[in-house]
Amino acid sequence: MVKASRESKTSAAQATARLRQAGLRPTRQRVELAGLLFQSGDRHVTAESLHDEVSHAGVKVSLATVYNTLHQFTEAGLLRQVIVDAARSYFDTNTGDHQHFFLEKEGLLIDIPGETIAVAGVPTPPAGLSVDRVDVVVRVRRN
Amino acid sequence: MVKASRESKTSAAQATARLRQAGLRPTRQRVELAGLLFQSGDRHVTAESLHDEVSHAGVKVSLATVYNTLHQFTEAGLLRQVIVDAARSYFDTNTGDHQHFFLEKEGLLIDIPGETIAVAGVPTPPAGLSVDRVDVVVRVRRN
DNA sequence: CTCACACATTAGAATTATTCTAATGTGTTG
DNA sequence: CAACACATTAGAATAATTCTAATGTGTGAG
Ligand SMILES: [Mn+2]
Ligand SMILES: [Mn+2]
Ligand SMILES: [Zn+2]
Ligand SMILES: [Zn+2]
Repeated sequence: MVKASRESKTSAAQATARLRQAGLRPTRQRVELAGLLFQSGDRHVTAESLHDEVSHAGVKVSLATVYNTLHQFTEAGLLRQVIVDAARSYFDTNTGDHQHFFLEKEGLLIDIPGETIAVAGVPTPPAGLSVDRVDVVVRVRRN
Repeated sequence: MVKASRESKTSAAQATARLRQAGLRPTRQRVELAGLLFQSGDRHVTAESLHDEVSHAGVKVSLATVYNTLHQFTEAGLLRQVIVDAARSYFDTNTGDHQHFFLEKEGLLIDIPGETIAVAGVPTPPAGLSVDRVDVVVRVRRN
């Protein structure tokens, strides 16, 4: 009891601190979403999956707010957007340098740690352009 | 005159041959679209850009047919879909192994030949999965 | 060469993810 | 405890894409 309550206080407190550091007001909705996103390890969510999750947890947050929040968190550097599917946008709690396996059929993203894959030979971009990032997506399928 | 007419005959004939080989009926619309797509070198198009192009060339093809055709060509292995933008699907006439620069702001894709970039250290996928392809996108921006 | 018919095209409606609008609510600061 | 800037929300709007169901056409059999 003591431990559980200390843990959930810590989670909300951590979320609140993280939001303040990012210059975002710790509203009920943002604290709830940040709690779900950053409590456990690295996660990959879509707006809908996160909305379902927060709803099933009994918390009332509109889908518009989930979209707003995901984009605000992304701008604040707390999340990163991953583009692997033409139909859905994924958001990743792991903002560090890393790559992904993507299982298209099931919409599943799996992290590949940043040091694992080496990309050599990236050419100098055409004049006037500079490299922003290099994304590697390993598309996989069930055997 | 002779040369021009021979060239355009050749282009239509080539398109027709290519379509037959792929098991697709060479309809007026498919021949026109194949002509635009495969006549010149490697190209990256969206459904809308191709529809605009074919329309401005004075040919009447519906947007639905452009979508149908792009997907049929892709299934037939004449095109390959490139996923780099959450908002639009790109189709690539270069179906060989190669990678891309992507200029998000302008929706511009630039080929990087297949031998240029080396990706090392791709881990074995989780059990039950096998690698379908490895995509590298070099996201660039204007200086 | 013609006809039948499987296949293709099309307009417009439908779908789906996402964004916008504009009204209402709330965290923060003094 | 205001005041107000910022946030949330329902529902409408948007935009890419797909679907529907009616019409057109390429082609192989005869
Ligand atoms: Mn998005
Ligand atoms: Mn869409
Ligand atoms: Zn990740
Ligand atoms: Zn290409």
